[in-house]
Amino acid sequence: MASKADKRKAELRQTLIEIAERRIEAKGLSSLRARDLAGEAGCAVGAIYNVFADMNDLVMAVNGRTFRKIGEAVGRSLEGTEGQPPIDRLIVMSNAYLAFAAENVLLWRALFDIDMADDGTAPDWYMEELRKLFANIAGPVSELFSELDAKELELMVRALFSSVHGIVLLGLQNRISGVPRGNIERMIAQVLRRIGN
Amino acid sequence: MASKADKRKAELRQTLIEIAERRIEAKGLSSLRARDLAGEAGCAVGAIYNVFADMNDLVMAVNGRTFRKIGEAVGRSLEGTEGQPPIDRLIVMSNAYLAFAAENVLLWRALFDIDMADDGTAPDWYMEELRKLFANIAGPVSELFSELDAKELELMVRALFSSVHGIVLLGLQNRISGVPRGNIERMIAQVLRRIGN
DNA sequence: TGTACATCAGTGAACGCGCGTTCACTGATGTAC
DNA sequence: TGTACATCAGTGAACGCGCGTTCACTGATGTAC
Repeated sequence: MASKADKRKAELRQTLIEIAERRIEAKGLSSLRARDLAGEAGCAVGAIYNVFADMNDLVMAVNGRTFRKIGEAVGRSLEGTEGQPPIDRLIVMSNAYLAFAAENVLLWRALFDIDMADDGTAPDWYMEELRKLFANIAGPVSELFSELDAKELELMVRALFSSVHGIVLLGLQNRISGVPRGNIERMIAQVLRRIGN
Repeated sequence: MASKADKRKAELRQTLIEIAERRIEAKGLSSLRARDLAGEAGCAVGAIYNVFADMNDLVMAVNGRTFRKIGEAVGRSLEGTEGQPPIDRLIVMSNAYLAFAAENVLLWRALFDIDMADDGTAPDWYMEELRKLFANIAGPVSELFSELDAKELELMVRALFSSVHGIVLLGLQNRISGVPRGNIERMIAQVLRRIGN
């Protein structure tokens, strides 16, 4: 193994991901350019293709990272809430999700913009991260709705995630129903509290 | 007024909107091409620019139409439900929204794809149609939550719309949480029923 | 340790092409007198 | 009704340019002997 070369290669890969991440968050996915990226990384455009199959591949790497960060943020938000009622824990998680989305709007949007674009199945890491996220939610939800069977519980998990996602999505959108962040939190709480009785 | 010319112009405008609509629904917004459009309409590419400022303008016209259709479909779904409990009426409306989205996925997505694109304020018709849609929801919601004041009621209306939108959005997405349509309906009902007690 | 050779990261100019938009021109329709 | 003129919808070839991707080449790093 060419260890020195390999190391450089891995470093470049990492650098490119980080720069792309910063640029996406600053200007949005649609403004990401191979040339800009290479310029900032101090390498040639062609070098990108030594490390990634194409730009899409690079964006997927950024998205994977973002997804992981969301999972971590949501997981972290639950620390120290073990004793609390499940509904409160759901609200805490939702607010962590909102917080991440609000503080990284463009990065968060890139997550969905790319998936829209290529039609096919989601990559493995995507499904895996989603599974983890749902697993986090499943705990409190099953406590809350002990009367539901596994199948219905799964639907409920998805339904709740989708609802919160929808509130965050439209809440953070300036045009359709853009709303101050405090109001978004209140909407989430309103809905979840009612659902959890 | 050059009545004959004006009529032709108006006709072309209408034709183009209809063809664009069909093409968007068939292939998605991102596959819409000025040349294809002109080809199918039997006019020159340049003619498009006689009738619309640019392609974006044309797509906005299609979106306006779509938005109106959604409003109509939702409104129509309420016919004959006057006596029913408010929660049932909310579910009926939500299912009408789901039905439209499911039967016109790409058209429905175009609604949001374009808005993402241009950053600025939404056009007037957009806000107006949204207002109408919310007004439809506001009726049952205020019956259901008579204890809330106007401000909180408005938030609740938005929250409920956003939740249903989120469930439909992720439900219709093949990758993230694509789910058979019956399940989407069940998720909506599950959530709304719980909220409405 | 030294020499010859192989590999492959890295280069960046050039390719290619998709596609919205323009613009000089034509001809039909309408108006003035 | 007829003639001259103006308007403007309609034409489509050509422009322009943005931008991802390629590819022939270079040179550093590593391996074989």
